[in-house]
Amino acid sequence: MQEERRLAVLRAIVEDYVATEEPVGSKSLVERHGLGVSPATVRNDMAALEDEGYIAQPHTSAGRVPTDKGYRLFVDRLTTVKPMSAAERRAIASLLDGAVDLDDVVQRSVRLLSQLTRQVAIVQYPTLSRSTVRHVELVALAPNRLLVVLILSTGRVEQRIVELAADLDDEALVELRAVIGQAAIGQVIADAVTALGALVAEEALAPPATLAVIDALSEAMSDHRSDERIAVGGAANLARYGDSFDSAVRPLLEALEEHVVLLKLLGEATTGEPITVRIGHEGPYQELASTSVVAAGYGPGEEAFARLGIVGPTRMDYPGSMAAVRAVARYVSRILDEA
Amino acid sequence: MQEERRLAVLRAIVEDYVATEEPVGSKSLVERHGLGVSPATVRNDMAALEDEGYIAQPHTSAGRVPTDKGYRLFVDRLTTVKPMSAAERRAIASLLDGAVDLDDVVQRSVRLLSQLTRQVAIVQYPTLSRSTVRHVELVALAPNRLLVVLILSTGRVEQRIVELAADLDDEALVELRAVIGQAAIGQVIADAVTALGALVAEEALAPPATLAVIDALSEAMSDHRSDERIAVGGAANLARYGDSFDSAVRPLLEALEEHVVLLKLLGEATTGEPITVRIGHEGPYQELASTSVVAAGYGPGEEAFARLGIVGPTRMDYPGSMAAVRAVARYVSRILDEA
DNA sequence: CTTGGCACTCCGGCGGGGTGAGTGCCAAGA
DNA sequence: TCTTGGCACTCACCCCGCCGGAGTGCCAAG
Repeated sequence: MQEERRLAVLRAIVEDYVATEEPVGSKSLVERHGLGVSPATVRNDMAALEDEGYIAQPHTSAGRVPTDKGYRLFVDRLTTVKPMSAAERRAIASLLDGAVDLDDVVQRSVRLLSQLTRQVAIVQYPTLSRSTVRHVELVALAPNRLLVVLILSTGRVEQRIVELAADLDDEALVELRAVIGQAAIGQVIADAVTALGALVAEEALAPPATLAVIDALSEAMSDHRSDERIAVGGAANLARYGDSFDSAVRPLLEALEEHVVLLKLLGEATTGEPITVRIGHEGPYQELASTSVVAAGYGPGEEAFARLGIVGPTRMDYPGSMAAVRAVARYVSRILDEA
Repeated sequence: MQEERRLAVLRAIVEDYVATEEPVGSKSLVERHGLGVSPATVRNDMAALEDEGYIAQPHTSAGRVPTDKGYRLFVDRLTTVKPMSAAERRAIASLLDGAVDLDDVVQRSVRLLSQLTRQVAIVQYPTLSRSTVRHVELVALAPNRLLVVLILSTGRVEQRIVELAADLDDEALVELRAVIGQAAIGQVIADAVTALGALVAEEALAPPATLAVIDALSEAMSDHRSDERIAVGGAANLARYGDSFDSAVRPLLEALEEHVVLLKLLGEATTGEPITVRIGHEGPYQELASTSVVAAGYGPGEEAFARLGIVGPTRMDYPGSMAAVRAVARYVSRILDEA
């Protein structure tokens, strides 16, 4: 009974604080939200909530502000992720459907996410490791120079230029292409790498020229850079923070350059929880203690190949952000399904 | 005589202001720089400089600050772009030499530039329009599905997936590849597009399946998105601005999202001036009136295919920035030459 | 043309009183 | 036992006036 009202008070505090960015007091609370009790009652509840650590006051005789623990309770128990409106879904669909290739999908997703949430958006490129080799193309740029193009099931294309020790004639090129294709196409990345390695071991290939090609391919496949590729957008939204420049904007700006940090923030791709929220100090970086992350995995089928999400101040619109992240993750997954 | 000293005073003011970020007064000027005259003399010079519009005071009884016009004079007549130190050049060379492909070159250049200048760096991807077609590859993903890969002389690779109305057998595919290659390879983009158009007109190709392929190729070649691709880095340096958040950081953050704006800031690629400096209001956007741009063209050979540069507050280290921009532009050009 | 002297201006920091939002506590009412 | 109105209290914040200091412009002398 009282317990229930207390939660209502917490919710009201969170909502008001997010909206106004100012500590919220008992009086304005009862005015704004139609809780049918007096300020004094609310004050008692607030004292209790403060004892339990859900809210805090910046200084005596100021209103209350949610703590990280308070936000946590809010998202865990007081939030229902409301579905996007039909109009919003149409907008998402139409924007993403226009994409021409994987790069474009990722770019558009970032823009979309940052616009929907008015926060900084992060989208990880689909991970290489689980995708399969769709095609390998060898193009002779010169007799001793080869362009190696690797096409993956996710639509990603990697290319490398290889300098050969000796010239390679057309015939040899055709054969090389066939042998490599035989070994790699259709395989999961990891298997393809071992299969190519085996080719070299068997000496099924004429060594001098081809070793370099296999090397380049293997390197392209296991290139860690690819796993770590990330698109970031909406940094302009940082300008809206206004206050809390030092506590939030500065460290976040620095983090945005460090893609490794961003990847860690997004967390690991799991099929479990559909959506992850990390609030303030819960994250691994204490410089980012006043920011939160809302992220979700995406990928074709049921698997989560990669992650996307947003970063913002702990004082953010969690229900809205969660809805947006979930919606975009779903649509991107669908598009990857079709491709 | 006096004229000379006045310029020395202006230079000193610019240097001090850039270093301290504070209006500079006559006394501290003579202390810091060894001009052999008294503060009073300097004051007279400053009054003259102010009359001519090179410096201004934020309010009475404050020190002087350079105006845009003052900075302009400074870079035009008082600056010699000092060459980078040998160590710096080695660092640049070693960082850029490790690049594996065009994308990587651009990414590394951005990071390098932002680190060298501690400003926001911008690198435009080499423009499509002047490059030539090196190779066209058609890959059958399914009987009615084709992956079209376009490889350009700059090392850029564009790919499109094409859905065909009718199935295409291997033989037809080989022929199609040959015909297209014949028409396009070695041509400048623009010529290739018209040549492909001619193919369609001549009906030299079996229509139904192949029209879509030609379309996709033409589209990929004239894709404006490619011309507008840009890499941005060093946004974290914005955090150092500290003051002047509203006047400089906010609009710049917003501009960073608008790649079209950034392109316009970089200016057009010309072979003339090796390096361009645009100071404050000289630029096309009045929101960016308190920022300056230092840019240069780069590209293989003598031609400037694209541009790169940095954006920062008008109060920036112009000689240093110009040196860094010039050095990076040169090294990138050299690398593109080799590729 | 340069220089020292001098009066003037005005930003910025400091201290003090008033205001108001908000609180905690208490005693009375449901 | 919970709710409610009343009441005294506490600070953050704002406004104001006061100063010190840096910097200036002007002038007369060298």
